[in-house]
Amino acid sequence: MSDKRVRVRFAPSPTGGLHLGGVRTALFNYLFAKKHNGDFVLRIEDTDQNRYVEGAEQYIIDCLNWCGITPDESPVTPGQYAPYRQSERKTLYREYAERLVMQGHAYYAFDTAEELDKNRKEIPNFQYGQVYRDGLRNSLSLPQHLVDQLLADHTPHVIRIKIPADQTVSFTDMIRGRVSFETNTIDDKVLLKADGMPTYHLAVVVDDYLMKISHAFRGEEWLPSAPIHLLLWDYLGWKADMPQWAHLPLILKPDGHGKLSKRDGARLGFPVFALDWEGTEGFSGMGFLPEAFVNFLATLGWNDGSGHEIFTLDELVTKFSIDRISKAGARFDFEKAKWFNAEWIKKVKAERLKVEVKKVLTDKGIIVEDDTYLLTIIELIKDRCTLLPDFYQQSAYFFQTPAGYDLNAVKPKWTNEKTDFFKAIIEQLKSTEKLIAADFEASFKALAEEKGLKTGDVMLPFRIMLVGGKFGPHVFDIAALLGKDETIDRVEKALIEFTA
RNA sequence: GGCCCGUUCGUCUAGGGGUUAGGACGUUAGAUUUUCAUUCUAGAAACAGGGGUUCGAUUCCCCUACGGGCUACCA
Repeated sequence: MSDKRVRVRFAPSPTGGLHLGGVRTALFNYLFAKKHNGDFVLRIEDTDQNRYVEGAEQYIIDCLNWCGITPDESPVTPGQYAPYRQSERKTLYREYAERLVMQGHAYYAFDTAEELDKNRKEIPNFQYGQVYRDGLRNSLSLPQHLVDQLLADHTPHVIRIKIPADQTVSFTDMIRGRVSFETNTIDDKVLLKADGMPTYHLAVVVDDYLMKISHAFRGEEWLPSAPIHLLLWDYLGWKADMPQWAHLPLILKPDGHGKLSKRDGARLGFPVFALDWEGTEGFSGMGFLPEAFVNFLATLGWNDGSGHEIFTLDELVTKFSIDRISKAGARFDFEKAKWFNAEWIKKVKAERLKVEVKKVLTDKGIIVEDDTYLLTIIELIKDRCTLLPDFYQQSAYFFQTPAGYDLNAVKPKWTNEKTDFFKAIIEQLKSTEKLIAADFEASFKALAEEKGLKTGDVMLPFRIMLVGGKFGPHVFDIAALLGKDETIDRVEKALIEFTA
C-alpha cells in the first residue's frame, strides 16, 4: 500500500432501489476509508440512459444517510473532483477514447446491432475480438479513406478496445490474491457507445484516475472484466496510479441458487432494500434499526475473528480489515438479521428508541402525550421486541383498554371465589393512595391467601384483565404504570366479561 | 460451450500440518420467569470426493465434482 491518501468510491447506477449487496459494498468502502482517515466518495454511474430511473439517485443518498455512512463527496455535496454524475462528465470521456484510437489500442467499429446479433447467433462462441474483427466493419479492417468517409458522414459507431494477442494480464486482488487472465479469451469491449456515452469500462477507469481513487471495492461479478480495466490503466499511461482492487464476495439468495436479486424480497417475504422503494418495504419500513442493519451487513462476508458479532459503526471502523473478508459468497439469512435487530433493541437506551416507537404507535392511532411515560414503557418491554412494530403489540394496552380478552384462559376455571377476590381487590385499591408495585403485590398475595386462593390462580386472570392476553412484563409493574384508577377500571370492566 | 472465482455444522463463520474442529443464528431439551419474552444450562449438527507431499493432512499441491459469476453499444 502506498502512502498516498486513501480515497474510495461507491459507484452505483441509479436503476432502482439499492439492495443489500449494494449497501454492503458502500459500507465496506466507508469502513475502509474511515479506518485510514480517507475519503468516501459517491459517484453516480448513470451512463445507461435506458435504465435510468427517476428518484433512484436521491434514494441511494437517503439509504446511505439512514445507515450513517454519508459520503464525503457526492453529487449533492461535491468536492474538488466534481461533477459526480457520469452523465455530466460525458464530454470528457471521448478525448480518452480517441487517444486510445490514436495510440492503436482502440478502434472505430461501425457494425450495427443487427449484424452483431446475426453473428452471435450463427457463429458458435462468437466474440468481437482478434479472431473475427478483421471480417467486421471497423477501422482495423476497412481502408483508411472509407473510415474517414464513414466518420465524416457521422455514421453511427462505437469505439472498441483492441485486446492484444497472447498476453497474460494478472494482478493482485486484496481479497483473492493473484488473479490471471489470457488476453486471447477476452473480447474487444465497447468503450464509447454510439450515443457518445462511455461504457462502464471506460468510465470507471477514467473517473477512478481523475478522482484519485486509491482502492477500488466492487462486487465479484466485476472480476471477469478486471483485465480490461488493467489494460486501460496501462494504455492510458496511468499504471502507477491504479487503485488496488478488492472484489467482494457476492450475497446469495437464501433459498436455491444465485446471487440475491431485487425481486427475491417479494418472492420470499423479506426486505432486500434498505429503505422502502416503490411500495416494497425495506429494512427500515419493516422495523429495523440502522445500527442493526449495518451490523448485520458487516458480518456478511467479514468477521473480526474474536467471536463477537455486535458492533457499532465506530467499532466496525476500527476493527475492519480487508484480510478478514472471506472469499466465498454469503447466503442471506433473514432470521439472523432479525436477531441482530433484537440485540440492538436490547442494547440501546430507551431514549434512542423514543422517536421510532412513537411513530409506530402514532401509525396505529395511539397518541403519546407523556414522553416520560413512554420511556418507562419502552424500558419495560424492549427486551421482548424483535422489530419496531412489536412495540405496538407489546405496549398498546398501556394506552388503551384491551380490545379483547383471552377468555379461554380464564373462563373455564372461573369461580365465584375469584369474583369475590377481585371485588375485594377493587375495594382495597380504592382505599390506597397510590399504587406502588411492590406494596400492591404484597397485599394482593396476602388477600389471595386470606380468601383461600392460590396466588397463581388469580395472577393470570389479573394479567388478562389489564393486558388482554398471556404476555407482557411483570403484572404489578403494569398495574403501577397504569395507575390506581385505570387498574380499578380495567378490573371492573373485565369482571363483567369474565362472569357473563 | 468458453473464461474466472469459490467449497468447514441447515445458515454466517473461526481455525489451520498433530485440536475433544471453536463460536453465532436457527433447532431440540431443561432451569428461571405463578404469563409471554428475555436470561441461563445442556444437546444434535460440518472439514465435497480422489490422488499426491508428509511420520502425520481438514489445513499444502493436483485432478474431479459441485456451487457461483461473467460471456450486451447493462452496470
